[in-house]
Amino acid sequence: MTLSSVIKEINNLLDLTFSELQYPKIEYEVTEPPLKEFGDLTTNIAFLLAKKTKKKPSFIAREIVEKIIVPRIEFINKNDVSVLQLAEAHPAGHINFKINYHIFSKFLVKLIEREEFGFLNIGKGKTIRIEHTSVNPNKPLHIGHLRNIVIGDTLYRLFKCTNHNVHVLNYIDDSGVQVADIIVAFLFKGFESKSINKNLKFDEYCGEIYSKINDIYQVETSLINKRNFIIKQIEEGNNKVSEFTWKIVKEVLLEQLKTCWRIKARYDILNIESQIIASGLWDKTFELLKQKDIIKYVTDGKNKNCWVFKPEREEEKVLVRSDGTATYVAKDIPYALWKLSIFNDPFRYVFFAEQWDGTTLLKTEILKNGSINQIENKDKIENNTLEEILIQPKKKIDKVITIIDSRQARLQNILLEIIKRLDSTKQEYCYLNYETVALSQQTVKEIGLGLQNENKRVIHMSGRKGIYISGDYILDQLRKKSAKEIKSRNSTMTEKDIDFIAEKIAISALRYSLIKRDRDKMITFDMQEELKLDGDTSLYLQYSYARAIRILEKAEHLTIQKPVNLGLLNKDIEKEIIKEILKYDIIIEKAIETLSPKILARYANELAAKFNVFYESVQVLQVENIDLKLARLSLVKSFTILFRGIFLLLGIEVLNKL
RNA sequence: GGGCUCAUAGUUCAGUUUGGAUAGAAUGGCUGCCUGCGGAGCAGCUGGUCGAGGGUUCAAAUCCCUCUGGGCCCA
Repeated sequence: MTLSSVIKEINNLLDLTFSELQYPKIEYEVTEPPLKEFGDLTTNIAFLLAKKTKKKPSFIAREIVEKIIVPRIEFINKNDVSVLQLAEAHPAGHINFKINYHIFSKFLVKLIEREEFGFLNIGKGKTIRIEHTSVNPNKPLHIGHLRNIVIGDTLYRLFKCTNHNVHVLNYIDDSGVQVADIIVAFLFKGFESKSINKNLKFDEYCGEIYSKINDIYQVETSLINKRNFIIKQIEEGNNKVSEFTWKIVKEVLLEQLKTCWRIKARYDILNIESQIIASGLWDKTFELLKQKDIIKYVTDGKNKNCWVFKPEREEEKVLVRSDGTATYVAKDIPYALWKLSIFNDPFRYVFFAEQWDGTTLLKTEILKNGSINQIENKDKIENNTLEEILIQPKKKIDKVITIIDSRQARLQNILLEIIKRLDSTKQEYCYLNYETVALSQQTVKEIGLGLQNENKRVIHMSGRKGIYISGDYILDQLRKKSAKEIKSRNSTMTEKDIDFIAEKIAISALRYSLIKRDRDKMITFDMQEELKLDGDTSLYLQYSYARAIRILEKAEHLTIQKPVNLGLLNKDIEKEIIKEILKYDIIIEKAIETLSPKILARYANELAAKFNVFYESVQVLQVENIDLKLARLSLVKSFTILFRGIFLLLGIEVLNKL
């Protein structure tokens, strides 16, 4: 029982309006009013009916309150007690409700008894595939990549906790231009294929080479031919170049994954591009596209001898060039169809790495003739959530979400059109765009990324030009800053403890800062701003939590048992917290429905702010009345229980002390 | 030239999907509050013609149109 059940109760009452007062049936809302003076909940039903019937909203509101709601509440109160205490028609036309907190607060008891916040069965076991990260394995992850990861991983967590079966995918483009670039550098320009500087991670080292080789291309244009040769070798496979490339890719990938794991992201499957190419999925896809008449062969004009697709609102797009090679857009189609599980699965899944949470990361490998789809090295694989899907290759996938930055929105829409025409089932395939992360002029100067155009306020990152700020660098800076602060506050804490806590603060701060913003808005990353750990940050949440935990610790001798009289919590701020806590299911539902994890971050901040008001203005441990003390302790406890759940969803680390 | 997207307080942003009551935070500036449950906090003041103009509506930051200015994609 939560706030949503109260809303349902109001809905039941209001629905009587249509039958008893002869109004047309409409969709209305029951929400929280903008100001607390207006009560706990409000509805817009009178406005909407006014529009239909040309009566005044105030008249309808009064009518509904007097004829429908008040008699019912009074009736219920005669026999039992209603969770609704009062309904009022505001002259403007709003109908406002007041909750009976004596009843409502009892809902908290369940939260406390369970010791964890409720498992919401929104997904009902539906299977969802989320692809995120998908960074070219030739450079370190920068802050823009981390935005992608944090959005994807938080969504994963949201789906996971609401009874969805989730597969997290990471697409590894091991046969594209970017990887080929560094292979050219190793094979033809004499760069060492390992980092000489021990402090330089291999992905960072490759990032430097990637930028250098791109400078070399400018003066040595013949190198482009060598790159094309490399790409061809990788696509063909089973040769020295492809073997060498995989060795490099694997090493870079493992370093990149260390950064992902550092911020507590996890994956289920690595989808390797060269294997998708070799799997023959493209040929099948090509046939299907021809068969369903989705693509057309052009016999004259500028696209002569090409296979093209005509999007609804755009010029036709080449999918297969006149030389028979597939374009970038075309290459993505077989992968999309694999995600939807349209074809028989051509892969088996082999162990790639063990992850921080004890789960196994698998990678695709092509099935050899006659072998069946299976997981290799099963004994190594613990906690595997994928087994079921892998031995049932045609299992239905209900939803596929790809997290991708908005520069690719155009291509995505073309792909989406193609997929919609290919797949007639009701599966959902969607792209989730987010705006890029750019660097502030100030930060570019500080990091010493070279002289930039002074007129530009923001500078876009570019791996090719060597202009980026790595995720690890930011985390390290955050950790240093936090460690310093902790030290100044705790003279007795050991270096080891300080470092442990500082790392957790750093991870949480970065995740929160990336997730709380709207996906549609570009982030101008500024290092100095990022290092500020006051105000609307994860630390504020962690700090509030630590305060609550301290209270509970000091009251440990008092076990919260038996019937606690939560009705004693009658201060305004106490009621507000109860309502805020019991709203959590509405928030999670909305976050999932709109694929907006930021809603959760905003909620957490709101709740923490309320707790801090409570903390400053209401005594808990000093209270003489034992019943009141227990009631308040219960409130504090339910706050901590809910917050642990929210922390888990947001990937914020739980710290009892900081 | 075509398309997508953003514009709200000095600054960074919520609120726009689904129109509703006095447009909210944070930060900055100014001012209070620690022998009390952790001051990385709390309270107060300051600060906004919601980019501009028009339209729809009883009601527009929110919906529609035009324009301006940033960012991106394509040509």
